[in-house]
Amino acid sequence: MALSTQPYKGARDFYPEDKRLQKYMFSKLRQVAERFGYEEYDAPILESIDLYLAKSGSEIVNEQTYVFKDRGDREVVIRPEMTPSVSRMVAGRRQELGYPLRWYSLPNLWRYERPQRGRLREHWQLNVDVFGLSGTEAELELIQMANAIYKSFGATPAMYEIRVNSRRLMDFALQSYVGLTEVEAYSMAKLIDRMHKIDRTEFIGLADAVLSPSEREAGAVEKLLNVLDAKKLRDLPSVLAAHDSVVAFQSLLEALDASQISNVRFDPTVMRGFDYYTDIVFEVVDLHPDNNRAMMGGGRYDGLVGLFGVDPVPTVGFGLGDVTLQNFIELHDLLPKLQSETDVYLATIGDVAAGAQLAVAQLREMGLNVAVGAAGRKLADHFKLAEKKHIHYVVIIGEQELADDQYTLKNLQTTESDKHSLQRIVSIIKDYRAT
RNA sequence: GCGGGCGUAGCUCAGUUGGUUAGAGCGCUGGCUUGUGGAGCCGGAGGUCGUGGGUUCAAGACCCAUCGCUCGCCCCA
Repeated sequence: MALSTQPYKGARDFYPEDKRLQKYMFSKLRQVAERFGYEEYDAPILESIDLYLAKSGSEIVNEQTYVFKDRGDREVVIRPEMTPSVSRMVAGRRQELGYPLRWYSLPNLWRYERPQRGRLREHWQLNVDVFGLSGTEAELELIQMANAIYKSFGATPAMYEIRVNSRRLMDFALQSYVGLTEVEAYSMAKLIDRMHKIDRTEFIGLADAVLSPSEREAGAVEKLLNVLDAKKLRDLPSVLAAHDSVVAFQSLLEALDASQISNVRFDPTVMRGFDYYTDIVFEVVDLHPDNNRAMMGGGRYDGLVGLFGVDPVPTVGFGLGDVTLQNFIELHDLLPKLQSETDVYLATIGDVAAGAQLAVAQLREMGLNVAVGAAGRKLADHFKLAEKKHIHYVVIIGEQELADDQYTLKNLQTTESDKHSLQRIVSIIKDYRAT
């Protein structure tokens, strides 16, 4: 049996054309994050298992993470998310970092589960956090950034929607208004999280099953639906509308509106899976019918840094995965033609290898990326190969060029070719690069 | 972990109620064409039909198992 050429299940090989797309996406993500004043950091891909056990219950560690023992018998996890690592880093220098702290990272993450559309075992994620801001200016900034990211890929507001909710408001709604116990509220939150996947009668049946008989009699289901059907904060029952979380929430929505972000809305069914969120949560949903899903999500988690035994730091963060982003870009036809990193493909004619060396070296010294074609090929073959590699220009060097010190530059797209000095060639190509 | 769908050339796929030596398009490659390609024409390479077993005179096709891919469920980072 021959060795398999397939990559490990749920992981991807990045052939140059794939890597080019990834580099394109990552450079946009970095560009936007840095435009908002965020600094890039990184952390190891391996972490001690304790980091995850402390945070969010053991289920995630046991079932959906890569866990193994190292040679020193330590239990090690391949990071399934970045939030615990960045919280650890911030806690480690709690005193000396200047707040607000604006950090981003592009970690690769692993989860052990069956791959499916939009969810692989290895993926990359833009992870953005702002530490040290307790007001909603933090949420505002991150939602603005998320919006700027999709815009930077050429998306229009009709292609996606930003949905915002408050965990704190929902906890109050479920416990004080609907009348659930804390345990019931937890189950109900999980149920609400998958509400859009099931139909309404099924949801009502499942919701009903969470309730005790007395709660049922007290009309808990109707109250629940009153909350979940609200399209605006002011649609909420008046007891809830008066809750103190609503004031800040309302001002956040108004600020977003003032930022000309039109496709944002309050959605009481947005819960997010993680337990560590403490107030505002948000996600960006792809509105394309073939990919109707959350593409990124985040929210406020004020309690995590404090788990490391230092004073807590209020934090808002989000994660944006590369797989769903790529689906989004492709599905909405936002993918640009990506050129090679190589500026020039060099074609030699005749036995000029020795003489061409100097010219190539000069082109490189002047800043061009030059790939040298194999000697002895026909020009036509050089052209085809360069085009296949998405290289825009071919420089031809033969006896004539060397004699005149004027070199033929061919633009593969326009098919034009002319003779120029090396300096001129460099400036033409640099102009092209800049476009 | 659970369920559905699909595995035939590098890719996309065809292959009749089971019947001789398994096909097409694209791609790759050689030539027409040794200083300007993309078209056209003529050639060529490339397949243990995912793997193993079974039924049959005969299996790419039918049955079982297994592996892989994929879509969904669970879970959601």
